[in-house]
Amino acid sequence: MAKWTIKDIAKKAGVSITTVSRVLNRKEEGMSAQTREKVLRVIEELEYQPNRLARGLVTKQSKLIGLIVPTISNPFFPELCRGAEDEANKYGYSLVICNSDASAEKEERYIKILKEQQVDGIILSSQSGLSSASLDRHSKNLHYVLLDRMEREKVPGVFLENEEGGYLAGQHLIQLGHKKMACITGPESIKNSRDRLKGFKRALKEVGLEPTIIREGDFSLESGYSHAKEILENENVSAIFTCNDLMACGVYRAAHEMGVGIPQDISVIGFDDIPLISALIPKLTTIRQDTYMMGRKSAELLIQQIEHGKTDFTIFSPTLVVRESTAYVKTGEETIK
Amino acid sequence: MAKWTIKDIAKKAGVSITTVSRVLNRKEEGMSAQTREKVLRVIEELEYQPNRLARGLVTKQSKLIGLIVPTISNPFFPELCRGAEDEANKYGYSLVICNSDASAEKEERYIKILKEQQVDGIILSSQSGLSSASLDRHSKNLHYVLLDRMEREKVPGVFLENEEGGYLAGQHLIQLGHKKMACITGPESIKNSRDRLKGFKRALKEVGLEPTIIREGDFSLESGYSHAKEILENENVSAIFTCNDLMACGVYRAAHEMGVGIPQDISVIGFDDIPLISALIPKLTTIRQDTYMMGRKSAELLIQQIEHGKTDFTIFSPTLVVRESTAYVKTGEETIK
DNA sequence: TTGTACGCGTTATCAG
DNA sequence: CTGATAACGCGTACAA
Repeated sequence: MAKWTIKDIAKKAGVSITTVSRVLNRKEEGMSAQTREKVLRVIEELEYQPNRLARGLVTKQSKLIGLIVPTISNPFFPELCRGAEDEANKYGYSLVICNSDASAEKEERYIKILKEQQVDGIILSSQSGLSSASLDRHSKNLHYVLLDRMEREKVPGVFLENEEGGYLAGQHLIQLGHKKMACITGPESIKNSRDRLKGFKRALKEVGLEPTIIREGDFSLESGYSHAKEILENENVSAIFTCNDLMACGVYRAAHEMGVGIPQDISVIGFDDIPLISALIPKLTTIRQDTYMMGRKSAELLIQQIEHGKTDFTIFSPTLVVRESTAYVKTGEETIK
Repeated sequence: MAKWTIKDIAKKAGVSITTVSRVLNRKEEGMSAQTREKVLRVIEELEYQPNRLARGLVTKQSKLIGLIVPTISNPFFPELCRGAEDEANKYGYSLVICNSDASAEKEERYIKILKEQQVDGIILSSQSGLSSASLDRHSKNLHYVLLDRMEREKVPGVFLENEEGGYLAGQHLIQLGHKKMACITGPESIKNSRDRLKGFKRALKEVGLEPTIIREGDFSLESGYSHAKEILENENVSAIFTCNDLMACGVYRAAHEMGVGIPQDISVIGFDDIPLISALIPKLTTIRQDTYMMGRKSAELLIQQIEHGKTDFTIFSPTLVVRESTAYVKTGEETIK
């Protein structure tokens, strides 16, 4: 029951600690099967577990990976975590998850703590370019990958073709005949949301439409709600593209309160395809990213980097998932009036 | 930029490592301010960070806390994580978050890994009584608290008065005049859901009503959906109590598909008050638990236990939050017929 | 095939 | 007030 050390095992098995260590680490190498068995039995019996701190001290590997996310409350990120965790576990790593509350300062603090904790690498889903830059400063002795948030080009990490996603959204609405559309973006400071908007605009421009109403949100449900309310009151649009699903939820709420029907009166299209939107009525049409797989991939890339020094990046493509919240634009009274 | 050790600092500052260590650990104790300054300057200059593995090896403290949750995908748990993390950070601990997928086997595996990782303690939100029992076996050398899931009495941890919650739900529906109600529970194996049902039944019994339709769900949106569908098709009830919000979402979907209006045709009441239900239309009436605070409290209790050996437990009380999904039962045609 | 002895970076004990 | 030095638990050359 107490905590046994390798010494205890050695003594009890009547061998040296070296031998025990060998049994522990090297799979099948030179040693009599007999000795091996003996040691194994003692280990089993005492429920011995090696101390990773001590092991890490000599091997320089903590088998810990840090994962920093901006807002664990957005269901997008738990999926990312799940993926990263599953993959990390496969390779014997554990995940230290940190929630930065989208604060650059907190990010910096976490990076520092994680380094102290001797993590073998960090997966950073950064809100601010700031701390990814600071990661960079330390990159000589720290492996890291960026996840989902890329502020600069050519950095190791996992990203999404955000512009393509925006483009898909625009294209879809256009095909449904919409002419006057609004977009509720994420923070201007985040490249992801800039790109989504850019793609959206490009789709419109291709058919000679000017991008219309644009409002800057902050990826929160509340910001989607308030912007939608304002838009529905003051502007004459037949569709709204929100740069994430959470804001689309806000649009739903606003529309409901104002008696505006989705999709009869207004089409709504989101971005992310977070699990919970299956609860929305009508079902939300959205731009899907494979969040879980992106999480996995980020861990895979990081571990590749840790174990084989390969720095690489992967770009995922979003897909359009058509459900019930978008429809052909109304002809007749509304538009003619 | 390289990784400096305490030795490097000592050499560069022209003192012994002992002195450096003193500066690092003991706040203001005996040493000339001059020496102190000198060391501090070098530390600053080299951006030296102590190695927690080495430190942990001698102090027997990793400053790591393990947190095991069953399903990070249920928005209930990220909130719990946030709370636990914030509190842990306050005391200089980091959180290793593990997602057990509600599998007892995975829980066991994680406990083992966490112990190897030398965590100072574990917060377990267990799905199965199994692994909490196994934690118990190791409790001599492992601090732990249970969170949200209590299978036995008198264990350190943070819990909710689940029965009271169920009672509140029942009482609320009764006050609205409902007579025939259904309950979609969580897994029978989980005490939480048994208690919620028990409380619900008690409320009904108090006014001479028999508990009516009961279906065993599994806390997932899908199970809420399918049970609701079946209930709405075959049973004549005016209200449904689901033992968590996720399942209530499923009920919403089922109701919508079948053209059943909430709350005009059927009242729905959930449990948890997860953040995202503000996206539901109409707003969900539910039994609220202060998830974030429960997370915080669990970390606080664990740290108390680690640092002062106090084992304790805290019980939170749920509250009824009336919103829009419950209404007075229809009189007239329906009930008279 | 097995064991001895050293080092990993840090704290703690005990002299000076 | 400061500095050797012995742990902590483990992996690994090197020796036997």
